[in-house]
Amino acid sequence: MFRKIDYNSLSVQEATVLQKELKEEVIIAPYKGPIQYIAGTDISFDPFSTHVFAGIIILSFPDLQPVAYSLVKKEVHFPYVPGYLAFREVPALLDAWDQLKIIPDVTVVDGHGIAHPRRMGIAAHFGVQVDKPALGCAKKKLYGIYEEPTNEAGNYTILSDKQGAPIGSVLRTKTNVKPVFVSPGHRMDITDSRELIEKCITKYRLPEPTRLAHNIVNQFRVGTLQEGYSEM
DNA sequence: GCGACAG
DNA sequence: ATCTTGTCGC
Repeated sequence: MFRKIDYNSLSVQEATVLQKELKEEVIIAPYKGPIQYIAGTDISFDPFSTHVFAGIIILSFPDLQPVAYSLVKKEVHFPYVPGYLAFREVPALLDAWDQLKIIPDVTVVDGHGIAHPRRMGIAAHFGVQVDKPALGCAKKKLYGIYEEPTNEAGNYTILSDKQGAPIGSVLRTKTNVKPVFVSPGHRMDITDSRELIEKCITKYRLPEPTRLAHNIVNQFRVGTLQEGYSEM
């Protein structure tokens, strides 16, 4: 196993070294076993504030009904640098994870998994830290080459790295709506991650875990929901 | 040098 | 990411 990371006062250079070390812990292989609970994570913050609001919501699967959530407010100093999102958001997500009484079988993280310059996007980083299956679902591309999938819901193309190796999928979740970028983070593969996201789409562009996580985190930020763990 | 650049 | 009205298109 790797050592526990001290996320305080890390430089971008040191973060790069950590990503290369953590990369060795990532497991990309077919997912095994049933799924009873699927989680969604999200972060909300004020661009001019120094803290972030993190949340994890747990949904039953495959019916996608919310059953519990965990909310945490945390001070953050690491700056937002494309490619290093995990160092800003994972610390707070790990605190939220520690409050959970129900451990999800899979977690959908807002951002990319291995579709990253060093194959260590936030979903891979988070997945390795909790050592549970995780995948990333992002609204924009960070890294990779792809062709636009056709306009019909359900169509997708493969996102590849500069050498042509597949690193994720560009999935059209709704007809005539911008696609989302899906990639495995840990303990699952490219096909698993795409198929799982497809099963989490109802009437919106974003999968329910991500959409609902975004909702509770925003309610937390404006004061409608309180910090801590709660079942629904 | 120029363009790209998760949240 | 967040702050916001109207507007275009299916």
